[in-house]
Amino acid sequence: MPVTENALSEKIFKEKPILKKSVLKRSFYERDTSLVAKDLLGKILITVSCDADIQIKNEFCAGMIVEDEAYYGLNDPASHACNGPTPRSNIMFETPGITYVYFCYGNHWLLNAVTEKFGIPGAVLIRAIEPIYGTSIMSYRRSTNRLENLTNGPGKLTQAFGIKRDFNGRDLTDTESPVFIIDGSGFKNPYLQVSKKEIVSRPRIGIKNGTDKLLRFYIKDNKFVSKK
DNA sequence: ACCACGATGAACT
DNA sequence: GTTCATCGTGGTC
Repeated sequence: MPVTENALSEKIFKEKPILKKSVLKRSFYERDTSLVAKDLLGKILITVSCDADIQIKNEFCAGMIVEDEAYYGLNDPASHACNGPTPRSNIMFETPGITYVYFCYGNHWLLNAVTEKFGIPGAVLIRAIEPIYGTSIMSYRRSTNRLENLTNGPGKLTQAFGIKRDFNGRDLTDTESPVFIIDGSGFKNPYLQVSKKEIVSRPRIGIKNGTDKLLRFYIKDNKFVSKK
């Protein structure tokens, strides 16, 4: 199934009222982190580039979230908040619905959505996305034309979507934000309707501790999931 | 001040 | 399957 750079895309960018109606509200994020993680599958992430360089200013990228992981606080040994707040993990205790973007392995920026009530740490790591719009920009940023290789990993998708340090602490519930998430159902995109999301739950990956619980979620059989 | 390591990805064999 | 580049963070001294 080819990517749908189609009428949906035009609506996303030109019909601001629809955008504002479709954007996920703060109450969506102010819940148990695993519930938020499961409900984020099938939702649409949108970024607006603010790259200082080159010709990709004010360009949109959009894609469907197909894989993510839940991270909690004190009782979660894999969480950055497991020892309480630090300069880095402070933001996990903050207002739900904002981003937590951090630098990993010396190369990569990873995108999280902050969850739970203010003061309770929690975040959902966005691990994989299925591109919907902006693939030429994604290809440019990723230095590859292979569609399946653009956004099938947490570090890959941030590179493709232009998410870096300055995307930390941004409001995902604001359509004027450089990054926000909408419920795509309002766009009546047949392609998205086809993906009746069957959610698979597995242990989180890439961590040593905290693999006992099933906190990784992905859409069954979606080819953009980072690893089966 | 020091240092081990990581919510990864790419390039290998 | 393997190795390794890369550097911010946080724990320890």
